[in-house]
Amino acid sequence: MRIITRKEELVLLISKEMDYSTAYDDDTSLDLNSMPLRLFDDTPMIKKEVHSKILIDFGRQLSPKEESGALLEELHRVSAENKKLTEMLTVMGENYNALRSQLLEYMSKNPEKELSPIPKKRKSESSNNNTNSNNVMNGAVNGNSESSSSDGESFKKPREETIKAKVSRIYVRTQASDTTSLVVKDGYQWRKYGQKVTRDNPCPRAYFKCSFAPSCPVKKKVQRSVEDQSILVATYEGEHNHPNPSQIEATSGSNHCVAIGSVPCSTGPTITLALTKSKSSTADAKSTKTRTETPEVRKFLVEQMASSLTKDPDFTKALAAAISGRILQHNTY
DNA sequence: CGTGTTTGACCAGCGC
DNA sequence: GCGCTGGTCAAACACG
Repeated sequence: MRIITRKEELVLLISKEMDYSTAYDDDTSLDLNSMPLRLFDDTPMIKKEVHSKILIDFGRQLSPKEESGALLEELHRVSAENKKLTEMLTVMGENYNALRSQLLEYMSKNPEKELSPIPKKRKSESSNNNTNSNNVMNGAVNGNSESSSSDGESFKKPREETIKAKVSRIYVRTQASDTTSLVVKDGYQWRKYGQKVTRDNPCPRAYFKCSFAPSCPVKKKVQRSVEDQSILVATYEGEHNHPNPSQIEATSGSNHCVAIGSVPCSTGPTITLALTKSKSSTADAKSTKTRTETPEVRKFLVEQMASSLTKDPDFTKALAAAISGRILQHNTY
């Protein structure tokens, strides 16, 4: 039995990490579109830990035996964690599938019912309600769900705008205690221009216009659900003629379309974040001006980019070539 | 003082 | 035509 060299250990560790990445992506087939709550805190930490371990170990001189022992231990630990996480993700995936099938079953049984009943008196609205029934609760934004189903709208000039205006509805769960705020933080800037108590719902409905661009025609209505007042129902009308303000800052260079609960995001998958979480739900309307780009969002974006890189075969090859080059170079000394 | 929110008044569509 | 309802306007107000 020969002693594994320091560099070989490093290659093993890195390849193990690659395995981890692919296991993370392949074994679970989790759809980002439908899994709004990413685990920000769990998985990246382990990667970080491994990286830091490598860096720290490089910093000091160890005897070969000591080194290989420590690295083997590390290797075992990482593979154990890898296994554990894979199992967790499998379980989560199963739970998710179960929930989704339950939801679909419910929707098929109650095609007429909605979480938040829409007044059926108005012709233009009532005829379109059913197309919204596949919207998902709890902030799982169906960003451009209605884009194909010429969802009508009860604007003043019915027919022309009925075809043009895109309407999408999202459901956002807020803190149960916070039943007064009608703020849905989606990264855009909104100006409230009216509030009205409607007939079917004792909770007032708030009317917002997009104030980021003066010419932006998008309007938003926010009202609490009758059945569950911790759920905000936000209805978006129209399309933004400008990018998401938070998206400009957050995703320059990324080809992932990270729309934080925004309405139309036609170029790719919509990744949805929990819009109101913990204390943030108490933020007033002014807080929508200060971008919803939290450290978690930044971290998530970095993870996405890192994941894209590790999945890129060219990048992997280049990395392998660089490492083997370094090893060969080192061995010639 | 500028900006955003609140709130009562007004308007238009719809059903009877 | 009338009343009800949802949507919008704009003056008043609050806040930094």
